Amino acid sequence: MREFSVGEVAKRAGVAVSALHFYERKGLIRSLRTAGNQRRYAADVLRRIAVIRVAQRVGMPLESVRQALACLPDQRTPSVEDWATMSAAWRAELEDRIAQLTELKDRLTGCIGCGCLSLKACALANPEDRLAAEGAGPRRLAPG
Amino acid sequence: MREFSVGEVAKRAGVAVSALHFYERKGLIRSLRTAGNQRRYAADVLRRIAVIRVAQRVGMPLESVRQALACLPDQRTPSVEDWATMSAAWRAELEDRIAQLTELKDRLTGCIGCGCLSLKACALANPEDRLAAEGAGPRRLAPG
DNA sequence: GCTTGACCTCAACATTAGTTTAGGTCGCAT
DNA sequence: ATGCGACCTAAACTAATGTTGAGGTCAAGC
Repeated sequence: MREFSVGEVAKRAGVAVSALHFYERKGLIRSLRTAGNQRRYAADVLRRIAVIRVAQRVGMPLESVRQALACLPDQRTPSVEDWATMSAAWRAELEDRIAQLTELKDRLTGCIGCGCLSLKACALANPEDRLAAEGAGPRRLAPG
Repeated sequence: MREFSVGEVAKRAGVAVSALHFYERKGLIRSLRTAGNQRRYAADVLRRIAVIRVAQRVGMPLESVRQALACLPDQRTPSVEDWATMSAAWRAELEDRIAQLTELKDRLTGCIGCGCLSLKACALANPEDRLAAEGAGPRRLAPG
């Protein structure tokens, strides 16, 4: 089974070399080193990066991805079942996110009808749901 | 019609005073000043903030929100129709975003079936859609 | 065996979305 | 009129997600 250099992985996965370095620093991917200290990746790194990219599109923070990927076997190359398990979890996450957005849309549609967006009456502005108590720091699309 | 102080607005809208200062610096909201240089807000600021909060939940960057809000009348308090127009635009944005996520989920579900996530075959890893060419910088849930 | 492109590390910078802190002012109630 | 909480500005800090640059090494082709 071949090993890939950073450049090859970057090209195949469509990410910058600097991003690969970054992911490695953050513990999302691993590499072996040649005698000359250059990175060599096993083939499974491509799948890991695919997962990372999907997660990004869904708005998940890298730390969550790291934790998810940490569940995959570290020594042996992950099997089809390993990936399927992870994928199922992602699908659940996606469905949850879609449900949230849909609810939001429905509320907004209702608001158009009533012409509100008033803080007192409008459910949109006062969502009693899980998002009410977000932590400090930059608020991005909430992780779960 | 009453005017509100920062503290009042912060409390009613559920955001920090520092966030109001920040939004003002970024041109998302405006304020008048008292003789003693303290901020006073018209009632419509609450709606503007509601819009901002909705946008955040949808993962839109503040700059987009600023542009959207810039379309609202600056002098007169926005009418019901003004808000309705904006709301309709947001709903479209939401629907678009939901469609993207749904497509993603469907692809992922397909991937579970085939056990792939392979870079060559899997549509998930090689989305030929608009998201392919994202700019540099931190990649969050893409703004449209 | 030398040159050139790919690679290495470490540090600094960029961007978004704010919060925190420092040092000072306003205004309301007593 | 004084004291305390709410307010002001400006600048620095945080956090996530990388990119860019400097200064130096590796390896492969000519």
